[in-house]
Amino acid sequence: MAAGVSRSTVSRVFSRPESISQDTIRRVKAIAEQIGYLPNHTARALSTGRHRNIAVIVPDVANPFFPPLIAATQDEADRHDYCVFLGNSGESAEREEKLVNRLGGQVEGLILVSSRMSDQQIAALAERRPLVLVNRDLANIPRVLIDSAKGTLESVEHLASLGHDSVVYVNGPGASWSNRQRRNAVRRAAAARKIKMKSVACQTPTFESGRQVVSQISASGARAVVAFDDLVAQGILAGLAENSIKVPRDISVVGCDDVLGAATYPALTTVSNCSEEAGRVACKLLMEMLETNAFADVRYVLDTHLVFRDTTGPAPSP
Amino acid sequence: MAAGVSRSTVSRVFSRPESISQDTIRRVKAIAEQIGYLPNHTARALSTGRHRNIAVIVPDVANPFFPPLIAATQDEADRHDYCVFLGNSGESAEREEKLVNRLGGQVEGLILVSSRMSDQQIAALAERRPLVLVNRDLANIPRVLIDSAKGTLESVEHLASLGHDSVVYVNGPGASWSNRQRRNAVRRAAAARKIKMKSVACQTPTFESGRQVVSQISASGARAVVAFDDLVAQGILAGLAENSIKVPRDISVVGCDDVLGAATYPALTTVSNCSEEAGRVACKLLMEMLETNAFADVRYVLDTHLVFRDTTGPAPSP
DNA sequence: CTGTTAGCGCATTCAC
DNA sequence: GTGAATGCGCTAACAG
Repeated sequence: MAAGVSRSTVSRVFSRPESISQDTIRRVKAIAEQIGYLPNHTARALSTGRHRNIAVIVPDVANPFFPPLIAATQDEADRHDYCVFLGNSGESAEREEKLVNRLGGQVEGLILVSSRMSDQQIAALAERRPLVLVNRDLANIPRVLIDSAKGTLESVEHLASLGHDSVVYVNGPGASWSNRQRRNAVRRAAAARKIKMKSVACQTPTFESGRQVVSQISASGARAVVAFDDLVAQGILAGLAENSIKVPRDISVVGCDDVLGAATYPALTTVSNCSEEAGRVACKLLMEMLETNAFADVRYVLDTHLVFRDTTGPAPSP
Repeated sequence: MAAGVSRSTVSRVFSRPESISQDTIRRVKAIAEQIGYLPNHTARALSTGRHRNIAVIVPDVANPFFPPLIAATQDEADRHDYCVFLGNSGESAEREEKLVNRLGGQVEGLILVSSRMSDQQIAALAERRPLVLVNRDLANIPRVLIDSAKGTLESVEHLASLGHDSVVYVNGPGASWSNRQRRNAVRRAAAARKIKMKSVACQTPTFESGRQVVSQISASGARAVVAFDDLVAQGILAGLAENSIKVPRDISVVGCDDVLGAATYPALTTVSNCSEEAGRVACKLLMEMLETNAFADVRYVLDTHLVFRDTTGPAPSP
């Protein structure tokens, strides 16, 4: 062409330079630079079937649990020269499926974080293309799990050792694996320590939901509450403050995910998170799958622990 | 083909159904469903040159200012059946440019949020493809600006009215338009109220940077500080607390962006933000550009105001 | 090492 | 309204 070479040579210069003489490479690259030639990504993808794109789908970008995870997958993908689509399902399985379909055609693999889709939907998806799950435990699909059970267990034991004889668990989304895991952990720990456990619902894991659930908590007469996550816990703290209920004097509160740092008042006792590491590991797994074409059944578990701060205290005398 | 029709007919059914008889449409769609046929996005993009993808590039996904903005652009893009790539530049102009290049080939437009690239780089980019800027004021390029100047002005006036006669501004990133805007606002307001103004540097807008800048603040003898953003302010609060300096008794602190709500202690006085609206507007502008092929020179300004909370108080007597 | 040929899956002329 | 032919820009298999 312009450089006195054929298309294929140009193509090879940009895709498999090792099979081309140094001299031609230089010549072609020089001309390319000069006329501003850039390989067309779309045409290449059509021809090879490889896009070097992945998609990360989360329930709510604005939930502080996810951004570090997203940033970590981004970094990791970048390192492998992959681009990443972001999908925000808004906690809806329906929107999540729509996103997966829309995105499916232009990605080589997907990372589903805290997916709200059904096991069947996910399994079907995994048949079609490389898939890594975060915080969703499905056999035969590579998954990264943040084991908040351990930290949650510790929090109940901590409360028990402070003299509490009952605890309320404030649920997160019903379809959430993390929520089931945490609720079960509370249940088990409560049973082991022979303390009572109640559980109240709370639609979406937000500050506002937490604030609104306070009336139910007060009504239950509970003196210790374990919240689905920090956002809910923060809302609960606010609601409690509005009702002049002092924490931890009148009631103890534990969150989960440690996304707020020590920024609440009182500083929230919570369960550590490792969303960043989860994102990195998930992306690494996916990259490996794409490079080796192997579909290993990995189940990668990340541990958590209780972070002591100032919202838990001795059970008030009755 | 399978439905007893040609490729072209199938193609038309999915792209320009108005030129096809109702009957064939039904037949083709039925068969398509049955054999799980889906138009290949890549081939279509190659043929038409349209991807229905956009890219949003931010300096730091994990900075709580951006997620609501990202979510809003997502929503808006979704509504128009566009997919969105997310780019995380890590506050680096170099990485940002790399992302733009990598992404450039598969998107129809870009949204650059708080871009760290030079005016020249951005202008060159805007020549090549539809581009919308957020928090960057470049003539002839559609842009959405959050006018934190107004709120920042109010915060200095608020401090002055509390009797403060000097203020320290803690800078954000040097390349940041928002930082220049805020610093200038502080300077102007300080001059107008005839109070002294100093300014200290702070590499990246993070909690840690804020904590570390406290020694400089103390050394300056200041009794009022306006921080680049809430994260920095939060770090400052932490650093102050470590040094047993009471807020607002000994020193007043104002943040910017209101990303922490009332979650700090004491609750942070700050400047309201509208990142969500900014994201939505930016995406709408971009969608309009893509649909009409017109490159209007819009300069959309969103206003801010001071949010009074508990970190500002009367100037201590000397 | 490099040129030639064919085809990725679709949209788009142009006929019918 | 519908079918046949051509090209989007690139990679892959096959020659030389």
